[in-house]
Amino acid sequence: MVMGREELGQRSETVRRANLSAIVRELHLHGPLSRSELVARTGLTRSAIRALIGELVTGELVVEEPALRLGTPGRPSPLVRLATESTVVLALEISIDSLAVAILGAGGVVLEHRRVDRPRGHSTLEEIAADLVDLARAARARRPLGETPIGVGVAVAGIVNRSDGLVSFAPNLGWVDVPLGATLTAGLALPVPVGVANESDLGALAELRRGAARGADDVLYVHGEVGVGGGIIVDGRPLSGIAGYGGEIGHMPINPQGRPCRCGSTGCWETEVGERALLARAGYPLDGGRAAVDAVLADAAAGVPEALAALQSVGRWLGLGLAGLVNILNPRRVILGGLLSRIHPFVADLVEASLDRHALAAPRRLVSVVPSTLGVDAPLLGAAEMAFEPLLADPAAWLGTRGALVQLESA
Amino acid sequence: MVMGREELGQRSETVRRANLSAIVRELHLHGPLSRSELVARTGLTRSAIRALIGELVTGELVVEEPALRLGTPGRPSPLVRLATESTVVLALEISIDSLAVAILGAGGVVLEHRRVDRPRGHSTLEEIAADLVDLARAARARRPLGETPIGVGVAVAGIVNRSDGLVSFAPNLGWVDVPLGATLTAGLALPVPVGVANESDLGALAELRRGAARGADDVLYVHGEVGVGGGIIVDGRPLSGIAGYGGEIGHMPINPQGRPCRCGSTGCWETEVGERALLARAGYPLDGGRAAVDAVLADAAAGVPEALAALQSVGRWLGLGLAGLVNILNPRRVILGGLLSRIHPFVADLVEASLDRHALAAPRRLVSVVPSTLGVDAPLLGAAEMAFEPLLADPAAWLGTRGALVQLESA
DNA sequence: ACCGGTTTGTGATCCTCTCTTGCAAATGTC
DNA sequence: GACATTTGCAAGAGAGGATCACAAACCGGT
Repeated sequence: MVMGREELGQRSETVRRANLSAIVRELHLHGPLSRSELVARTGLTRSAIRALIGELVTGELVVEEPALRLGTPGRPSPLVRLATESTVVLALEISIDSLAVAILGAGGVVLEHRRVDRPRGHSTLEEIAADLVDLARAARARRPLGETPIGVGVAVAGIVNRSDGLVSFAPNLGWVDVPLGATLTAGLALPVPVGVANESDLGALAELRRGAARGADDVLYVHGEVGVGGGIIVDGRPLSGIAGYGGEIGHMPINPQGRPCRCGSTGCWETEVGERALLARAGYPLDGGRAAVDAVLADAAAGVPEALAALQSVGRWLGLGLAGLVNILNPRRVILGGLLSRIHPFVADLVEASLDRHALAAPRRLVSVVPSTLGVDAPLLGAAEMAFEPLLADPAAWLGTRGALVQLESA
Repeated sequence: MVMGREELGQRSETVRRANLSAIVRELHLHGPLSRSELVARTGLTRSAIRALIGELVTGELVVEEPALRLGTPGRPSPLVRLATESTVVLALEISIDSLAVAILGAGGVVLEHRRVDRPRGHSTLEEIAADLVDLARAARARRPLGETPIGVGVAVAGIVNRSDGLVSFAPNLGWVDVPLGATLTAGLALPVPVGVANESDLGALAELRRGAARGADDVLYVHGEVGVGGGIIVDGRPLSGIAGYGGEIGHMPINPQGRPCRCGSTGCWETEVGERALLARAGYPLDGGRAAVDAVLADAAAGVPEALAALQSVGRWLGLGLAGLVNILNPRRVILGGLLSRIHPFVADLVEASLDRHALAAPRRLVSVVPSTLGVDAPLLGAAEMAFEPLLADPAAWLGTRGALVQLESA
């Protein structure tokens, strides 16, 4: 994600880039807009918008369509739309239970999507990478010949260094210091950068742009399966930390009397609110996987006391940990994803009560806890958003290259 | 702190403002620079720098001085310096044991400074505000007649809403929902905004700009006295949260079997690493204050077992909590301030060992824990930095007004 | 003391980009 | 069908930085 500190010296060209970026970003986030709506949203003049749109149109990033009839007086304003079909990204996901691939067009339109189950347990980098490359090839085969994505985003259930795509630790896969980014770059053989990031960080990004966190600037996304990860949005920007390792809220110590964690520590949050904690308390085998979780939830819906008690325990620990995070981050919204979104209906009241008790009054009043709206695909969609980011940040850099690509194709 | 999202539409004027801001900010952070150094740092051309400096000089924000002899070949470049003596801010601090006032000139030069002891315990808003107003008046009396600060910053040991300066909760003072900002604005009767923020948040800002966190973009500042507060810097920007309540790390739950906290919750971090925890374990009265803390540290230096054991306990809990925060935030540096900087020599090894055990390997490798270099004055200096921020963000806005002020004075 | 090399300030001119302004085009309403 | 409203369009103005040629100030060596 190219979101570094802006260079100090600004030139007039900077203004043009920033304005192009603003237009493309608005179209990406809000869908097609009329020229006049763009004028209103950006604050630019009609003339400026006209010139900028013109440039984007000749650069084939954007198309203009006849205005739709609105029934309002005045001359109708043509609709500006991103060239969804010709500007695409490739998104990949390595989750605990599945692998997924998607191709999305500008504006966030899903053009291809496939998710395949994966047996739990350890896998080698080579196996996973080969499967992902196959999935990507198959997805691309269903698209027009010669289509090349402008970027690739990969979500992985593990701790990732964003700068080099090295997976430092992924207990679900049994990975330590595995060069996922480099391997996928070689395997995909695409002439574009491959960005790798943590699934929770990307889930947060997706929920921010397309899901339950829309419109909020300060967000905490909590993704729970066996492990618990977090994606933190501060002031509209992802908190990645110094190397992209930020957001590992599953490993904040919360119970010194607790169980050992896969990370080597003891009493981490995920040992109390992760899948294994739920299954253990409900009397199911720890490695029961999704089937066992489904059973617990079904039991709870049917009123089985053990299942309800297990959910209540998870709910209490969930609320306790969220209280701490709310105190630390003062977010507007907390989004529960993965397993946590499924148990949310059962534990919502407990969580709220726990926040009342354990969070400071001031930040507590301002926060709301809601389940994910994107569900299992949140990290995959976030990977796509990450891949779009360079385009959104500086569309001007793409105006030249696309012409070159078109020339190459026609030659 | 005016650091919101930039407006979408950019104009050419924006460029000029940004460039003026870059120059003033560089001068504020790095001290006087030659024109040619400014050219190198900003990437602007000599001509652009010349024009911008010229504008700042006529606006009396900056002065040019003859170049210093460097012994290097080439024409010497005149030194550009902020008009320290004529561009000042007023900084105030309400700490648990003291009140403080300072007047700082642009560039961070301390022109006036006074700290007075304050008896611990509850005080009314009126008492504190009156004392601060008196301190400010006395400090201003020692400055040239007619000098008016361009801003006022207030650091307070409590949870503050930044937008209105309402102190939501300050257990040290016995305050709940106290309108500190409005009262000080009225009491000081200055025609400039009064910004109020949490002392830890401001301590972090000061350490970032002038202290141990210099050069780091991701920082956690932990300020411990009776309470424990935190200031978080993400990507070079303070994490304030939706209303400025962020950073309350003292109230993250860490020990469900722990003691009740002043906030109403139980087992908060500050109940294990705050002053009372240290005193209780060392066998000193809980309300012994600074004298008792001094005694514990003296005992420890002399090898008294109880004191050493107390410090070790605090060190272990400190390391445990820091491990969680390192996992969440992935900072480059952790700065220990207040009481924690004093105990750091005694617990450094324990803290490092605790991080090794409880923090994830990847973020743990990248972080270093160091004591504050600004000491007790960090929050006060941070308040000054906050008051300078509008000037740094948009110096152009001051170029007009200063002329007006000068006219007023000469009339 | 002088001369060349180097670095920097200065001023004129050009280029880029947005804003302003006047006008034409397209729609709805009376 | 006249009128108001909204929008697109085109030309000119204004702002601001980049470029370039030249002068000024310093160093070092002869």
